[in-house]
Amino acid sequence: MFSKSCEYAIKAMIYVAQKSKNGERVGIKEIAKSTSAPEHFIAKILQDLSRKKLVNSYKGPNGGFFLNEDNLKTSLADIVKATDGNGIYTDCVLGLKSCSESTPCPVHNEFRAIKKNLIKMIESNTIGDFNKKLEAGSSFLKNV
Amino acid sequence: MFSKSCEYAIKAMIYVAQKSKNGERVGIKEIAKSTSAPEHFIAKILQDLSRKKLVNSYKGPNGGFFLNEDNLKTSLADIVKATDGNGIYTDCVLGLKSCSESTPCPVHNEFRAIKKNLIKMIESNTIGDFNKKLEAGSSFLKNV
DNA sequence: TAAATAAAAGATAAAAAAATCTTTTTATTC
DNA sequence: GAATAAAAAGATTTTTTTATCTTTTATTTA
Repeated sequence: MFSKSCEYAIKAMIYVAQKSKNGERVGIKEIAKSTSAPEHFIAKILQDLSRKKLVNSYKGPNGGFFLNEDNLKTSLADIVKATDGNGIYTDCVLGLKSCSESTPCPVHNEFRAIKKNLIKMIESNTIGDFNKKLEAGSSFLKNV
Repeated sequence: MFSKSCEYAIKAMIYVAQKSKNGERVGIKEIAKSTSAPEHFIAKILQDLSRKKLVNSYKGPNGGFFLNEDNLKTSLADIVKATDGNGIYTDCVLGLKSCSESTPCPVHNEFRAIKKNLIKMIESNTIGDFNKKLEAGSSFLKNV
């Protein structure tokens, strides 16, 4: 459904959210370990998200990544767009250039509702929401 | 959403369906051109679908690919499984090994309905259905 | 049965995605 | 201000996906 980069980005954002209580920051090594992501790969992803202002970071000792109040309002859609681009909004499922509402590809109508619901869902769920669920113990980020 | 291979496979199946009237067959060159797919690449994909009995083919002059009555009942899900594997059924959206109904990942619950609807849709729509819509002129396979 | 046709199969190459390694910059603390 | 810590940046490698090229095998027709 999403690229590896996107999966890692979502997991990292959620993990950083968890560790961003009372001004704390979390280093890339810990993020990598806790999300089962290759260190340098997840570093690149976070640097990119940082440039795009979805996460914050400080360099140097006691530095690290953290989310501020605003970052917690980041939706899944924001992360998907930042990592995988806008394809989910713009691209035909079969990759046809001229597919549209007026000249739909054979599967267009069947996918309309699916895509609409998917987009609605990723737009309406934020990192803050997921963070709360983790804190409440109703979901888990563990990988094995 | 799907791999390029899968997109090509779906387009090719639909195109071959169109050309499978009264015992006719269609060659790989024509399929490639009509689906804007690289000839050898789509050839490989069709060979694979042929091995898996989703399409039929004859070699030699006047040979080519065609769909029989049974092939027309192939669902989108069959094609997705043949080309991209079972990931859509089995894999966690975040790629977490231990994600399940009892230990859901943070996004699991939000994606449950989306995935369920997607699976239901690809299982209930067949190549024959899409073929009929094309014939009725209510959808288009053209890629400009 | 020879020539032609067409798919099948195998090998190779190119491009993209994912992962890793190295160096640089910045900041902190002693 | 030297040593250290940590992210940023750049370069490289590996893997996977996508695409191409070449050879083989099967079939038909003349």
